[in-house]
Amino acid sequence: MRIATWNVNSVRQRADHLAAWLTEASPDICCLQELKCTEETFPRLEIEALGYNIELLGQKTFNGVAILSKYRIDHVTRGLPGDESDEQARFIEVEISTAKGALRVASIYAPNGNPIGTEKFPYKIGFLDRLIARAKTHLANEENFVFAGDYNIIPMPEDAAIPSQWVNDALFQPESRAKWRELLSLGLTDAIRTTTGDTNLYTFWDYQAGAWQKNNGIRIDHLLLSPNCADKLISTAIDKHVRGWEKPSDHVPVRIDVEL
DNA sequence: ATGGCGGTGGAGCACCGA
Repeated sequence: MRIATWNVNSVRQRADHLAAWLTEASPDICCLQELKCTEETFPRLEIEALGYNIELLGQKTFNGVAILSKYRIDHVTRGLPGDESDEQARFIEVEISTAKGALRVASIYAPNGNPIGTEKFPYKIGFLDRLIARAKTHLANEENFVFAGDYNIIPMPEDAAIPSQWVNDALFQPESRAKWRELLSLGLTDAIRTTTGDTNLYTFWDYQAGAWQKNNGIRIDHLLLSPNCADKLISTAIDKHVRGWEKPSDHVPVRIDVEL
């Protein structure tokens, strides 16, 4: 089974890219972030025509997450539990049935958190705490799960081309990175890091200042695997070439193959 | 780099992202 995540930065602007990439990579499950649209304006027909079932949590203008699945979707959780006042569309989780049992997949768009010193940063940390709580629940239930998405965390200095550029940024704050380590300490596996020793692996390049041309990127889109899923991991890939397409998203797809 | 680009809403330019 192939599972992917991609922050598309407006699914309507990126509908053609999405269709082209789904056709070439053919993921069984694809998590999308930053839809920047509601259910009503989501390009549902084009994606359904490629053989996908779709569940999404939309929002006008900002955020928005979706999961596309070639498998039937048995159950959906919209919104990350733990804060009734959170109205931002940043989390959706589905349950599907595979030949080897049930699998949960979440599409996550963690808050950016900038600028530090505003309410945005504690919102980011609070969101990550709620994500940790959900992972704990799933682990206690011995669920197979994949938490995929834009975490807005640069885990380590080697995950940035120029780490010094990020020291005052929410993505690279010690508190943000500590939440990442907390997720790993629960027993989750960073799919990319566990399958390669390469360090110049990035998933985001800013639109500004020629970041793409200089390969000045950061790795912030991640797939975290439960222990039972990590045991079945076969391979991983970052589809970097998509960043070179005409009018691209600033993020590229990341994908894994698991024996499920 | 104090935000250089790109998307949204809505018809200016403010707000957001990372």
